[in-house]
Amino acid sequence: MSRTRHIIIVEPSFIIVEGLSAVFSKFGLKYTISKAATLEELSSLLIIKACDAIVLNPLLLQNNMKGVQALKTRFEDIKWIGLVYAYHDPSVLAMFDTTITISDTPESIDSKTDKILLSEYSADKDLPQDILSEREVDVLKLLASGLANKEIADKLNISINTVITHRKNISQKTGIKSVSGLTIYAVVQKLITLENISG
Amino acid sequence: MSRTRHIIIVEPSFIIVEGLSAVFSKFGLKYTISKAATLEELSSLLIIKACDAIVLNPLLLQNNMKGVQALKTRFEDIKWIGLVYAYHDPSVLAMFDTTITISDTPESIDSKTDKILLSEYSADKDLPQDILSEREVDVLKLLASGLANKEIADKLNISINTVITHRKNISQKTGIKSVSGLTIYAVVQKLITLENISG
DNA sequence: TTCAATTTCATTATTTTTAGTGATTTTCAG
DNA sequence: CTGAAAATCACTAAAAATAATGAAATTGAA
Repeated sequence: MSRTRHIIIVEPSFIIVEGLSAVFSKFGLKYTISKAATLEELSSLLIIKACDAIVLNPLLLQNNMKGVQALKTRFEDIKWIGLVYAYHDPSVLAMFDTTITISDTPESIDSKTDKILLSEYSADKDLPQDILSEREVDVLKLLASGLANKEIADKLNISINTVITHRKNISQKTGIKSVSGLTIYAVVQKLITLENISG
Repeated sequence: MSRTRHIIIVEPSFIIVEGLSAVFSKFGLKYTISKAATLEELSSLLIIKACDAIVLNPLLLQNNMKGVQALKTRFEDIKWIGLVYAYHDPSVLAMFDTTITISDTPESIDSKTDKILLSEYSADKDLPQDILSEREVDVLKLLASGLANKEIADKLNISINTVITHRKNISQKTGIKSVSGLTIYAVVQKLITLENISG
């Protein structure tokens, strides 16, 4: 088990900061996050607390390449991750150890971060064996989304009989017969997103 | 004190979704959020739950302008908010009631959202705010736990007709008709925990 | 006490779902 | 190529759920 990594996110957009923060939070104690909106704030943060990596919007480099170079020299162990959501000159991106984009999945962000932090790559790839076939998952998703058999059939362009057959197989494989049970199953298996109400 | 507004965020980027979600969460009970990554998911969500506004990345419109127009017609009271972080053709942006960008502050996002939600009559329809009665909650809990109407009736020592009546009222109050939608509602409202579900 | 909401139950007609049994076509790894 | 799994569709009978109305008894706050 590797230690917790401390990461500083430097990005002016509140949305991006919170979103990226949420991404790292998904991985439990693996990461702790600090936030900064400007390079000045970053400098202040670095004085009071060490960190393993800095996620930085390259836009912030525009007028202060020198200052950043100084920081890089001073904290040579810190990894720099570019956070791109627009075009950036390759020469600018070259200064980063890796880049992540806003379209990256949490897993890909975690994996990229892992890689540059040289931490041991999680070997346990015991991915949950998908009991259900692809088509069965299609049906289950729509079912858990509130559609009736007929609607599912229309959406998937198959006959209602086929939908019923799939549902029979789904129930048999999962051992769950009720719609509510299957809905929860879909949520737990992350087949559908149930993210409501902050709590 | 106005009622809670339900907003659906439709955006493929996990980061953006989480970030924007965090923005709305800042305002406590003012907003509740659902998330969708694609237009398909949006359609499914709209079936099981009403909403006040949809925040949508215009990029998702590229290949499905028609589908969105259909949704707009079908749910004419829903406000559409463009979520822009790149250039978009003005003709595309024209279909939105307002737009927000990732550089907006939480306050500005709240203010923009407020503005369009208050525009025109926001004649309270029978959206989610009606609270369920005690007995209705009893029924909902058992329903979301996988029991059929008959089983619920037995468990509560009432006739199946009464259960059906309760369910009609529940659906009317929540605006949710499908069992899966009600199940998710029950989970979100913390009426049941995931362990309660049986087959 | 009064009135509204809640809880209870019923009937009828329709629609949807489930159960059981088969069967044909596709797909894909060995 | 072959066989197994997957995906497709059909038919029937029974069970369950929904829709539309109506209404009596209970409860609780004004």
